Amino acid sequence: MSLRYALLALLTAEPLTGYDAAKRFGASVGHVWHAPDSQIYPELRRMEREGLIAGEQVRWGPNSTKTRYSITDEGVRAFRDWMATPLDYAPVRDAAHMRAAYFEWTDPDRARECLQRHIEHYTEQIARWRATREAILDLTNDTIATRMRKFPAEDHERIIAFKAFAYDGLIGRGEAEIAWARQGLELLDKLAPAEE
Amino acid sequence: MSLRYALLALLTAEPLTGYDAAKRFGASVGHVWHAPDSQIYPELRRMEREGLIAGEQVRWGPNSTKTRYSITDEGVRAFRDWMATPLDYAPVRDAAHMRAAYFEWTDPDRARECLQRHIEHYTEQIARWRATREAILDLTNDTIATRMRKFPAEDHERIIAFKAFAYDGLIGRGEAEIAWARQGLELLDKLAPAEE
DNA sequence: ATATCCATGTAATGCGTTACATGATTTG
DNA sequence: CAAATCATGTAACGCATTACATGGATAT
Repeated sequence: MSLRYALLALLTAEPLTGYDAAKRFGASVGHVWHAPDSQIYPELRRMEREGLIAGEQVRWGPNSTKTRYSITDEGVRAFRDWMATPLDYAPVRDAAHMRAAYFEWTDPDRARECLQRHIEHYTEQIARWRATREAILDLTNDTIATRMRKFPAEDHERIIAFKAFAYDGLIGRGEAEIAWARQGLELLDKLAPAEE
Repeated sequence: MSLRYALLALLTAEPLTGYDAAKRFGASVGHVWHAPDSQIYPELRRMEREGLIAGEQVRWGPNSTKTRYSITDEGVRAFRDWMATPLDYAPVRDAAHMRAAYFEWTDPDRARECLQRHIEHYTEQIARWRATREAILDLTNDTIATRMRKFPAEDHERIIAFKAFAYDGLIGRGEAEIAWARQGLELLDKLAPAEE
């Protein structure tokens, strides 16, 4: 259900075609709510059917058109309603921690490898999150730049601060994951010192 | 697919009926990989069909039986194989951070409430994780106590250390979430000081 | 002209959630 | 004997993943 609200969030900045939405997604709200293109197109059509967004055909080349979706008043209302509704938390499903709990079932080197990959994974993610965070703060991110044009100057600070805050959370969590994995590497060294 | 390995992990400690597995689940591996009972029963049957576990009928009361599942050698092999396979990381899907990124679409009090609930949620989770962690360390947790009986004494330290380590990760992450939410509350105060 | 975007999907499958459903056994 | 627990599900639905599929437009 959240994909829908992620798309509404995106469309509060500007009207987009399915293709643009799918592309923008990856560089903005997709960082917190991933979805593949093949999920985005049908969801947009469903949202149109339900009146949350309106599609209009716009020319694309000489013989073709594409559909541009704009959020409707009803869509804005739905989005605000969702924003005001308490979240329910998805139950934990975390393969990395599950595996760590059973490291006795593999050899220490595999366990180390697993933790090293964990560190790499989050290091990469953090780099991406930091880059996006910076692009938001200096307005080189397209989505946020367009959004700013639509909202009065006195709102800009808050809008940007909230986006940066969200990325701070992702980064902080990523750092916690890395710290944990390092602790795990130490534990493995303590339990079975690397042989030479 | 991980539910399967979560169940195998559980059954490496001892044979269990579906009912017991479902109950044990919540107090152990379910902390890292949640699943409702209605998913566990059919998965156990599938795993039996595929030879990873073996079900035997055991008497239950005068007129009835129940099925007790034990892990097979093939099941142990499958579990070890999984343990040695690199994980792939599930894409982020995080409604709380998504919402925080769009706090300008609700009023500050709703935003505060959202963050406060975030703090409460993780505070509760952390309490649960800490309690389980303690129960593992002092062997009052049933699953771990039984597991210990099955493994030689020299393995006990590692086995327990890995379980505690996994919970440390959950706790650390939870603490990061709480720290983030507190930062958010401060941000909201800074942007729109509480009126009196 | 050819490669690369841009545009838009479908189909199959699997995983997960929710709600419902039932009966036997043990415990107090 | 009533309540709680043990035991085992089914059915419907929706969300997500993966792979496949196609054709027009634009840039070099």
